[in-house]
Amino acid sequence: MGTDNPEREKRILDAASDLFAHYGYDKTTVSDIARAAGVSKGAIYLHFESKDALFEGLLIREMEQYGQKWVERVMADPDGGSIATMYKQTLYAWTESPFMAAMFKQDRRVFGNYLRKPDNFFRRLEGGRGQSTRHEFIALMQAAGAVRTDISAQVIAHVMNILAYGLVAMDDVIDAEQIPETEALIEGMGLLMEQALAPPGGGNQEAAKQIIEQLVAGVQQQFTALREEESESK
Amino acid sequence: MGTDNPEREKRILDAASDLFAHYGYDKTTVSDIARAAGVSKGAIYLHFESKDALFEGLLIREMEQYGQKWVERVMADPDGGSIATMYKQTLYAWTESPFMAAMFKQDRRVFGNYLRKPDNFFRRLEGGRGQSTRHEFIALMQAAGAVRTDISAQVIAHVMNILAYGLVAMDDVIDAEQIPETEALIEGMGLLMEQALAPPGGGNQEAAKQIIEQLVAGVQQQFTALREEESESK
DNA sequence: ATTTGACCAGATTTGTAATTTTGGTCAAAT
DNA sequence: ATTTGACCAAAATTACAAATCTGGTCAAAT
Repeated sequence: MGTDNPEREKRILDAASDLFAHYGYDKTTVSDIARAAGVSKGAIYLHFESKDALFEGLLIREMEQYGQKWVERVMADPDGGSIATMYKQTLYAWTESPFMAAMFKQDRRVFGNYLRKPDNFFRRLEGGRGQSTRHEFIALMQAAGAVRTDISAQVIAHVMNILAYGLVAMDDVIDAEQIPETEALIEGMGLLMEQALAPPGGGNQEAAKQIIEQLVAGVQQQFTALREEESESK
Repeated sequence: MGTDNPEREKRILDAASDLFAHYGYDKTTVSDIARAAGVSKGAIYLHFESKDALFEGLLIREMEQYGQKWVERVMADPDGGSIATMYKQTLYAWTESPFMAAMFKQDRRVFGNYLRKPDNFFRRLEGGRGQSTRHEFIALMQAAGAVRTDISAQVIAHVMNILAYGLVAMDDVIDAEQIPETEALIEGMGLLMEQALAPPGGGNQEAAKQIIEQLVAGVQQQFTALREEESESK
C-alpha cells in the first residue's frame, strides 16, 4: 500500500500469522497484532486498508509459500515424474502449512466470522477458475497413458481430494491416538495411489514427467496473477 | 421396557427417526414424537426411560439395520470374496443409512447437545472394543496373503476410514455440484482400492473369502451382544 | 514525512429478569 | 390394566439495557 517498508510489513504479517492461527480471526484484534509486531496500530493501516485486507494478505502470503514449497519439493524429488510422488509432495507441503490446512477445512475455529462475509476470499476464488484444476490434470495424465482410464478423472480427483482432506481433518472426528503418524500416512497414501492409478500395462513415465513440469510452470504463473489481482483490489 | 407392544414401539421409533433426522436432537421434543407417532406422551415413557434412552434405542436400531444390510449385501455379492467388493458394499450400505452417515460425521446439526453429555452412546462405545476392528481385519488379510504387506494395517485401515468419511462428509466442505455422483464414486473407490491393495503376485482369493465370511459371522454376533448390553442399561 | 495512540461511533458482550418450552410424572379416564 | 394429557419444576430462550470492546481515524508528536 501507501508505505514502502517491507521489513515492517513482514513483522506485521508474522505477528498476525501467530495470533490468527492461535486465537482465530474473531478473537484477534488489530491492537493485539500491533502490540505483538511492536508497531503502533496506525502503522498497520499504513500497510493494509482494513483488518480484512490484512487477513487476506496473510492468506495470499501463505498460499504463495505453500505453492513455492510445493514447487521446490516436486522439482527436488528424484522420482518426481510419477503422479504418486508428486501427490506425496503435495500432501507434505500441505501438512507443513497449518494455515493451508485450516483453509481447506474451512476451520471455523480459525476463520470465525470472516467466513460469513459475503465477498470473502474463498467466494471470490471459486468465482474465477474453479477447483477444477486437479481433475483437468488427471485427464491430461490419462490422455498421456500415465493413469488408468477406466475411472473418470473427476472421480479420481475427488478421491485424491478426500484423502488430502482426511489427512488434515480426521482429527476432528476420531481421537488423535487412533490416527497413524503423518509421515507413515503420507507414504502409505503415495504407495497406494501409485498402484491404484497405474494403467494396465504400467504407466508412461516420460509423458507424465512432462505434464508435471508443465503443471509446475502453470502454478507459478497462477500465483503471479493472484498477487496482481490483489494489489488492485479494495 | 415395562410394556409389551412392539408395534407401538416401532411406530414411536419410526416417528422419532424422521423427526431426529430432519430437525435434530435439540429441536425434536418428546411431544413432537408422540404427536407424529399418534400416541400420548405418557406412552413413550412406557417404552423408554427417557428421551436419551429413546434416542439411543434409535441409534441401536439403525446400527442393527445397517449391519444387517451390510451382511446381506456382502453375502449376495457374486464376487464377495475380494476386499474391494466387500469395501464397496460397506460404502453402499453406509450411504443408504442417513443416520449412520450422521453418526460417523458426528453431525452437530443432527446430534446437537446430545454429544455434550458425559456418558453418551459414542463415549460408551469407544470405551469398550475400539474402532480397531477394521485394522485387525486388514492384518488378517495381510497374513493370508490377500493384501500387500509393505504398508501397515493401521495405515490401510485409516485410509479406508478417510474415504468412507469423505464419501458422506465432503459436501460440508465443497459445494455439491463439484462432487461426482455417489454410485460412480463408490465404484471408483472399489476399483482403486482393489488395485491399490493387491499384493505383488495377485491376491489369494480363497483365503480372503474365508476371512470375510468369518468377519460377517463376527459382526452378527457383535450386534446380539450390543442389544443385550442395552436392555440392561439405565 | 512519518508515525503514533487517544479518541469515537458502532458493534459485541455481559448481566439479568421475564417468558416460554421441555422432559418427565401421575391422578384420572378408559 | 392400560393409557392419557394436564400439570410441574427445571431448563432454555428471549428481551433489553448497561458495560465493554474494536476497527478505524486524525490531530499532534517526532
